[in-house]
Amino acid sequence: MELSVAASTPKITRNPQASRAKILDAARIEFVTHGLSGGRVDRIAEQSGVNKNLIYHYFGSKDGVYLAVLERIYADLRSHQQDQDLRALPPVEGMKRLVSNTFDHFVATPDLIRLMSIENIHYGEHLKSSKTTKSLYGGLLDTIRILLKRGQDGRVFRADVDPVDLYLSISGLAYFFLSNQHTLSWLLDRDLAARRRVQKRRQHVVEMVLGYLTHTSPDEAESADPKLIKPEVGT
Amino acid sequence: MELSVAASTPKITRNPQASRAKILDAARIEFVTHGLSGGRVDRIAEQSGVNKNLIYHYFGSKDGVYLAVLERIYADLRSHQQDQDLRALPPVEGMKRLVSNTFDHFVATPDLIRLMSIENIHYGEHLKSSKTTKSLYGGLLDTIRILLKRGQDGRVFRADVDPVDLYLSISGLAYFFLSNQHTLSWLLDRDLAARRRVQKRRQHVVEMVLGYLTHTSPDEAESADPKLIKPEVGT
Amino acid sequence: MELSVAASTPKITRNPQASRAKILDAARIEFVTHGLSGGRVDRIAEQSGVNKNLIYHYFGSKDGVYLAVLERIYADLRSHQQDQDLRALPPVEGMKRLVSNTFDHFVATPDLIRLMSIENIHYGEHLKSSKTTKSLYGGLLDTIRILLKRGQDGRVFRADVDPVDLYLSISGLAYFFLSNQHTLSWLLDRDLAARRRVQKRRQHVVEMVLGYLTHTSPDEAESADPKLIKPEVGT
Amino acid sequence: MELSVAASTPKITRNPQASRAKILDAARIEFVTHGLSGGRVDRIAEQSGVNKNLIYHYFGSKDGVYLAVLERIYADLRSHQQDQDLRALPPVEGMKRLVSNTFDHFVATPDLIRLMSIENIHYGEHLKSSKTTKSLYGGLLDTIRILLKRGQDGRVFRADVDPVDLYLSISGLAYFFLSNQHTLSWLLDRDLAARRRVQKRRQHVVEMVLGYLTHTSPDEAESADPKLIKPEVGT
DNA sequence: AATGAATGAGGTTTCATTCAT
DNA sequence: TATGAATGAAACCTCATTCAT
Repeated sequence: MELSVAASTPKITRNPQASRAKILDAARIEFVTHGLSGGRVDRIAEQSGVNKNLIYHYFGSKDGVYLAVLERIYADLRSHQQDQDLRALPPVEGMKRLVSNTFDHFVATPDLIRLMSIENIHYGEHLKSSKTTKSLYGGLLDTIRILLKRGQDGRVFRADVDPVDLYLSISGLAYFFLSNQHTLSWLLDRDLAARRRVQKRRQHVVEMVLGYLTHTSPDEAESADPKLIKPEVGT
Repeated sequence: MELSVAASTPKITRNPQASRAKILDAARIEFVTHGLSGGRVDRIAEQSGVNKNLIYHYFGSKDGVYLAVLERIYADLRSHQQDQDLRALPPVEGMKRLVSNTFDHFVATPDLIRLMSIENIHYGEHLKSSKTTKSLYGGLLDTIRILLKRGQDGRVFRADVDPVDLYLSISGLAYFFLSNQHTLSWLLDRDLAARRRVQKRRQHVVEMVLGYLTHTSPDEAESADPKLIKPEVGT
Repeated sequence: MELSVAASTPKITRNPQASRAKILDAARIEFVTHGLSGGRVDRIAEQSGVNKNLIYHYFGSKDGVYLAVLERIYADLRSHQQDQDLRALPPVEGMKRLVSNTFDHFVATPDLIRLMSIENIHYGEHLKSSKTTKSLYGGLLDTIRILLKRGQDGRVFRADVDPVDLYLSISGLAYFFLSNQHTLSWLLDRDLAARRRVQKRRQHVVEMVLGYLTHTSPDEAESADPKLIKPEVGT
Repeated sequence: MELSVAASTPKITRNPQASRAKILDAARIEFVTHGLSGGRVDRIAEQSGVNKNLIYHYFGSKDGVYLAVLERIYADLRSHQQDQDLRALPPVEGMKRLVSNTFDHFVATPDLIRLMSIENIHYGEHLKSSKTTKSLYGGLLDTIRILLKRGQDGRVFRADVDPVDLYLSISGLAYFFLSNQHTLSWLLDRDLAARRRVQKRRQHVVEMVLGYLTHTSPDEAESADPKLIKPEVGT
């Protein structure tokens, strides 16, 4: 049938762009599901419907495919944090948005969480060889610094905030309960993936970060014992 | 030590306890370094100096060795959290200790962080098959609840704290910067493993958690917009 | 044939049909010689000249290869029994042919005997999982029934013959001295494989089966003691 | 408990005879169930409850245990055939008994059938190395010859009967449907192990053998067509 | 007589990758 | 660009056997 033109090459897509995309989609699922060491080139070929050799043609090696998957998911993350847009917002609002965006993107993209974990299991060595990813993070700390500065100038944020620590906390509060949900759900006897619990946690995280930022820092306060964090409230 | 006379045959131990231990030590290093899928039984045999078959004799399978490693590291974690001892402390002090202990144990035991990540990459399915681990977590939330209650009764802790969320935050704040240090160090251009930074982060985490706990909750405060966490500062 | 120009690389076939066939041929020899448990995939690979992995590629597992071998040898057996063609013959002639064909095929195909034994040592579980073999036996009992009926109608065959028992006897008489020839030759001090003896046995088997069929059954005869089978014929 | 005398050697049988017997019993089950190649020394040790090393102490090797099992089952067979006792019986009665005894012993001892098959799969090479078994078969053919002779002298048995062929037929008719019952039951859609069917087959086998023996041989009869075996008896 | 600990060779199977077209 | 066939190295695991007591 349908062989009028050329019967030579049957059922071939002949669309390099599409083939690449199909490979990447299948590879993402594969690596996300099984990890890097556990991921199988055979399954990627089977699931993507392309010939196994094409994978090598386009990506050179299993690690090559993995890196391509990794680069794409990091690019997606950064594009969703949209931190450039936040710089102009009122500092509290901007910071809230940064926290929520990060949290929401983590929740919406379980693949990202898993790939980040997987990459760190492998000491981040693939990411370090990426030529595209690092630059994506250039502006992030700047955004945080700008928001912090404006909030501190307006006396709504405490003074002694380290932007790196702040970012690690924003991410960590959202990351951990997702990355480790399988062990934690079992050990704590809670379904951490339940929608209601996720919503509650979202609020908790925002409160914690914003609470921290808007809290008088212990150093500023006239606390006798700087190690004892006292409730300054309601005074 | 006890080799004074003749160190003739150093190979065969003929001591099952010692052999098991050597296997477990080597296995821990192997799985921590390479993950579960990437870990090699051959290397465990080689590194532990025992015959490969002995590994199967004692642990049945690669997964069996892995589970044994996992169970031990979780047991160590719980024993270091010593949460039973904390229940009697003044609530702020007890909570501080819980945070520090968790943080310090994470920092001191990089293997734990990695094994937790690895196990979650595998959907926690090995841990779920463990007969010993879950019970270890029995008292943890109770300890948190007890400390919280006493702190709330004494009006030093805010009212609306969910113990699960609190535990997730305590752990997440310490976990993420360690578990993802390889990618983060590179992306943020900071050596997150540097001793000084770790010390700073320790303080940051304690502040954040205690600050949250001792902060007036937005519900209690007469905030007009409960979603907007306002600066109580400067009063 | 097509090697006129250059027989440069004789190793790689790049012909799946041929590779499969080479594997099956080697596997048949291997399993026939060593049994299923004793058969070695390594030897099959070596003898067939293909890469070991190709065996798994085509047949999935050692058991898979074994089943393929088994299915083929059963198909050959049935095709040689040609029982459909026998239905039209005069009943005595047809039955004689069925016996001889079975006997001759057993003698000509020692592999068949051994594989049947091997499969029964394994409780026939592989054959039961075959989707192709059972149907082959559909018509066999019918052929026997048809020949029996016509012989009985023509009063040349006795009346009370069970077709299953008849088939078991036809096969058993030919099977046992072949399947157990090694122990029997030694215990009885006879070379059961000797050509002359096989010819004699062939005649014996035909005589026994046809004698049984053409004999007046004890029930029909007015034997005083039905347990004592006497030649009461000719009355 | 019970340690008054010597607490040194716990739960040891200290009964070589009993240990040997336990090993042999377990080994018989093991080899019968899994074949020789499929049989596992570990399982024999486990099932017999003796230390694995004792097996090697008593029998030297896996093959050694197997041979011991084989020798015993052959000895049992010969003792049940009791052919010495049959020589004095009336020839028809004696022959009938030989057939029935053989059939009944095969039916009652499935292990025997399986071990015979297994040994032949291995070309009977273990049996050939047995120093005890061959002599057991010394008298068997003699018994058959004696009965035959007396039957022929009394004109109740046909003249041209080969004792070896007769024995092969007696055994083969009983052996095949048992040895191959798993494949045959499935292929023929009959439960060959059903009690009723076995009883029917017993009668069939006796009839077939005795019918053959008491039948006028084709050579003796003045049959027009020597190929057509007709009941010309009683003339 | 009997044991528990340990071994080495080899078994089946897997997997990333390359060849030839 | 794309393919089906084929490979070699190494993975996990098994098993008969021996060591030291």
